[in-house]
Amino acid sequence: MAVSEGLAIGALARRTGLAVSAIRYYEAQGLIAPWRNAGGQRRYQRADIRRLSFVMIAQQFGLTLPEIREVLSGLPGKRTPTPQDWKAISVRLRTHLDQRIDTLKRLRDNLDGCIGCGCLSLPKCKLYNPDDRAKSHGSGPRYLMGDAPED
Amino acid sequence: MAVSEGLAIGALARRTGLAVSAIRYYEAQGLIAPWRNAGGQRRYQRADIRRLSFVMIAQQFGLTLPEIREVLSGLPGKRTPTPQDWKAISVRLRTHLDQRIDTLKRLRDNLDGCIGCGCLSLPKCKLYNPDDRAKSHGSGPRYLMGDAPED
DNA sequence: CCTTGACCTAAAGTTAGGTTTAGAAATTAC
DNA sequence: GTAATTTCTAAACCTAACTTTAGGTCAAGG
Repeated sequence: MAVSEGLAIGALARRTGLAVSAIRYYEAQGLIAPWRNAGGQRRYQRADIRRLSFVMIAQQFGLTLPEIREVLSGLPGKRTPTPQDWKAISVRLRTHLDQRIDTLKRLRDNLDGCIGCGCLSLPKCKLYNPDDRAKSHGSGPRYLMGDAPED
Repeated sequence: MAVSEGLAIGALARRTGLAVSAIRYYEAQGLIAPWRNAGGQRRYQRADIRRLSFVMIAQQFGLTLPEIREVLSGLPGKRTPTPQDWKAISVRLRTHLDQRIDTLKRLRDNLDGCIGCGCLSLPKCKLYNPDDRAKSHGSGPRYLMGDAPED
């Protein structure tokens, strides 16, 4: 097997620790774009190991796959990404992470404020601030606190 | 309508901002336990407004429903929870939150270390530490980094 | 009394992020 | 040259956290 033929999906899976099915799924989500060999099988560049590694790291940071795709769009399309390229998107990732940490800290501060006041069900409690409501995990609409009457 | 008859599910929904279907779902998950009136309809205590509010707040903090049920088990079963009771479980919630913040901070530090070194795909990179891999959102096994060869 | 709105249950649908399965074709190993 | 691996596609299945739907019952107002 010649060096320049690229990696088969199984090899990429072994190199990244991902399941083969996950790699195919990521392709369907637009996170990675292999080419096909004569027999129709997927072939990957060595740089794709790094790419998928980045995906895994970004997931730990809580980014969704669409968000990761967005961040990855900062990479050069044609040429193999350089360390500089990776550094640039790592910085973008750090921005996401910083925001997440700030949000959680703000929630913590609000909680601290509420521990003493026992206002848990009052609309005025900062914990009900819709801005803080993470459109977190799970689907479907999450209803926000309406204008509840007294109590 | 007499004061002591309790709240109907629609009233509770309006007071909390939750959907009626969500409240029923929480009951199925053991997060709240209404009684039934003569006609078989659910009736809630006023303290349940606070209880559901707590559920919503805990969700913002990233707790799963089973985790929230666990935290809520710290509340007295029979008597109406006092501000002290709420304070106690708020402290438990804060512990969860602190852990999450610490984990994210640790990830951020690792990222900072990696931005410079460009090691993104190296097994030695701290970002691959399995301990840091949040068993995050989404189901099914997440394969961890195996012992990948060089590169 | 009767209509309208709120409520009931059970089951199916939804989204994210994948995995599993089934049957067929390509590769690799011997 | 054949057997054993891999890979292929498409579709179904999985979990969490809900919503929607369907068909029927309860409660409140006039």
